[in-house]
Amino acid sequence: MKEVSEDYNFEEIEDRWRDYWQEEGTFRADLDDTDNNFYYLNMFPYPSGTMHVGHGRNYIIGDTLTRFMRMKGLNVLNPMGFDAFGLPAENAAIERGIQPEEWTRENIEDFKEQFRQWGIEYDWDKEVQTHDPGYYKWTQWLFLKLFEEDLAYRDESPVNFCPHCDTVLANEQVINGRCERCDAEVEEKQLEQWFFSITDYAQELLNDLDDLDGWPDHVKKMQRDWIGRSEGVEITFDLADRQGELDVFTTRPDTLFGATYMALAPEHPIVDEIIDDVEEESKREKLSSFVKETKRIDQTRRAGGDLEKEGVFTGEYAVNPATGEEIPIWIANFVLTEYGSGAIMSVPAHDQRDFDFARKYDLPIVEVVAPKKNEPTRELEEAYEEPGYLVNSGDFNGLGSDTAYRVIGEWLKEKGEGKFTVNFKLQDWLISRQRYWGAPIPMIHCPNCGAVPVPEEDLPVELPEVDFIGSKGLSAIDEFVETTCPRCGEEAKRETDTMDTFVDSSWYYLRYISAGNGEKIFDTDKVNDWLPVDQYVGGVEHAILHLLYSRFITKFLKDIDLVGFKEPFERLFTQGMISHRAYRCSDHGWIRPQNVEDGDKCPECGEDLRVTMESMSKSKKNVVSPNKLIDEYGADTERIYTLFIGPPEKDVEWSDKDVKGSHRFLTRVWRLVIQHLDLFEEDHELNVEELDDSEVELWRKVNQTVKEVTEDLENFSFNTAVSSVMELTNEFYRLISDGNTDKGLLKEGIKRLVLIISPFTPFIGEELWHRMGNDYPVAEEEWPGWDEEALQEEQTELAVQINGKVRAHLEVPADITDNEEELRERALNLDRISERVDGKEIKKFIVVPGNLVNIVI
RNA sequence: GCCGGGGUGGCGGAAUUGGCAGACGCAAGGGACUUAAAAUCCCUUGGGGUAAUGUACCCCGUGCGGGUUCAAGUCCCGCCCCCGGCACCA
Repeated sequence: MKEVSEDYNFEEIEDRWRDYWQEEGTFRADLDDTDNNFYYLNMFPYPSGTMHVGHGRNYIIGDTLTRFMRMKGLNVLNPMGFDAFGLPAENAAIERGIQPEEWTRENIEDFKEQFRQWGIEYDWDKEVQTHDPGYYKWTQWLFLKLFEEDLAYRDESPVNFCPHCDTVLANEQVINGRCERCDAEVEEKQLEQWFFSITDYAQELLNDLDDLDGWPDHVKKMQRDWIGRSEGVEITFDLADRQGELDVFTTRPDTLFGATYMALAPEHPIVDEIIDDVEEESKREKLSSFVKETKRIDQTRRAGGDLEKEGVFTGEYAVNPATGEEIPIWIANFVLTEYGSGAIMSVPAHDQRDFDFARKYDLPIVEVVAPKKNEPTRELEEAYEEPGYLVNSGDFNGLGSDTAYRVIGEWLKEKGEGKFTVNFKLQDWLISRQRYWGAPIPMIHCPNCGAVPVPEEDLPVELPEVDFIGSKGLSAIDEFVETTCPRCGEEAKRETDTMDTFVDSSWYYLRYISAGNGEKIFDTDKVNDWLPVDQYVGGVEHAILHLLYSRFITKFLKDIDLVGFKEPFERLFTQGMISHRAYRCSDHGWIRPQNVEDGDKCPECGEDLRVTMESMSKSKKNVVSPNKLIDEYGADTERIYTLFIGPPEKDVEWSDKDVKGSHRFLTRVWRLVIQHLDLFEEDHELNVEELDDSEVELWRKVNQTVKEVTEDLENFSFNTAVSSVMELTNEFYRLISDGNTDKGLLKEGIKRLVLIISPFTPFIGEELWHRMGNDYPVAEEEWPGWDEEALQEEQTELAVQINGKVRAHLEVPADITDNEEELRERALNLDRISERVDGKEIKKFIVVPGNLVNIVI
């Protein structure tokens, strides 16, 4: 052992290797080599501001795993890019009078530098940036393909409009119904906007979830709920006093005889007609003001919380097709326009909402489903929503509600007044944004030809450079708007909406395979070689939209034969967020944790602070900066602490104190290896036969640790993997303190320790690996295996229980741990056991091999 | 309200398929080294008790109350609390 010990100078070490891997090309994937290929993908970031340690989790996980997989011999593709379009860039540009492109470029540089600091290595040859014209050209091309297949269409839809700023607002710019910037009340405006028909794929998107075995159940569940399929019957109600009819969707056709009124959403098309026909002015006034008021509230309902059910009677009646009775038509604030037909039949006896409404406005409640056969309830105190038996339903009385569902459905179908149908909660995807910083929708509006697609050869429709970014997006830029129709050559106007950034990110994983290709969106053969993505990792906040849109686009591409698979992501892992202590003073707002003295008092006023765990964010002033941490402890410490902090799928709390422990551990590893470097200058063979007991023990621990770390990495159990390596390190120290340890064992053991720690802490791994005399990257070394034989123990300690309680321990040779007779004799021979058994009858003797025996008396 | 996930020492968290609860780390206390501090190393640390100054033993203990089992943090039934998603979807 060398007596001289060199300190763990992480700063110098990390600097030495920062560029090494890129220069060596260690993490570049050869796309033509399809043997053993593995596509690992982290969700790409939106490059805004600076990253904090919470952001690091996703990338540290990815870097650790891909370094491990590479050592396991896989040909790993691990690319990175930037989801670079979006509102924050535009806001920053407006504030500072610069181009969004400039702000974005700077942020991307910062992000890349941060990755470098962390030691996170990507194959930058395959980088994509969604705001690059070479990328959004193909986003636009994708739009044209969808348009060709009738999956992109234009329709009217409401937007948030601020009359003061004269501009359209995104949902997140509306705070409590007011404009985020000027505080003016936001209005609803109807605008022609573009949609993708994702609902055409609703059933497929739902069905194929069943095959995604590598996805977490809760994500699949969230997607199922979001798609929200429900089966039912569409029933036609004739209007009593005017032409026309009303269609409603119901999942309970069995309750049709109990439909005592109808309710319309304020947006239902017939509502305006009815109001126009009302002769009495005060009545007309009352109706239209209710409609107007409700529409306004609807927009801000989220903020307002629960809404009291309200409605007005229109004066019109419809005919219940089952009973022939005329039932009143109401307009009600709880009927949704976007679901079903925007009109419902109300069955107050069997739907709590309808019941509440009927009580409030004194509408009739007729029970048609009773819990027991032929036994109507005396008086309903609340809606009975369970199945039961029909009453008050003419010929159908006595049927069970499930049977009645079918029978009444068929009956309506024969009469031509209904049909079985399926409804989805999922809505078509509104992709129009009235913004500058996004991919322009490649359409031209011609007075003669209507909406005409931009010819493919004219793509990309580039964003015009402008000196000042107006708040109205592209529509204010005349040079952009004015064009000619590609079909008839007449003067025409360009579409000025840009695409939702979810469109950009719905296909980027395909583009990595053909980044920079100017001829094609991607090379289909290569994409089919590498995709579906083998492992996708990202935040659970994208569990619904991003993943659903990506699945939709993949299915579309499959249908037009551009890809050969119908799901983009084979396996998915969603990591939890990192939260941190946040302090809040009732007078002075959020306080930086660094400024809080002991006792949790406000540094300004001395009042008690409220302490909570919050996800890291600038506004809460609780972010932990990676750079400060790297200065103080090094990137390896941050990496291993991030992995050690807790199970990666769960939210965890960052603790500055605990970071020290991880750093202490790395120092111990450093010292252990440095002190034994001379072993690597000499020949030492490991000869297991020559080891003494405690050395055999250590050799077993080495093998056990390699096994555990390997298995833990395969299962995303980074926290337990790190603790195994810590245990092994402790074990080394324990043994060498006794001195004179077998040199072959130490050399081999330390080598394996360095290898298995290198994916977690690549800098220290690389440094030690080179100091051990190697001149190629540690990532190119093979991941060590383990020797099953070395794992076997000769002696095992068993617990001896009496009636389930541990009363003694027994040391036995490993080969008799399933020999009941032998174990019984030895166990009963123990003083502590024989005292207790003491002649009592042994009712049972249970052996759990290698673990314990249980004597039941 | 509905649907997920969770509740384990002072703290973060371990615990194959039901098989010795508390691995690993932090914090705390004690000791060694040092002129001193830092760093490092060693020991103790779920609660309570009996016995003791030596290594022992007993009882209780994984949110609460029941149950199944030789054996329950793990399975079943009924509650309570926390976190996340959806939120009038007819």
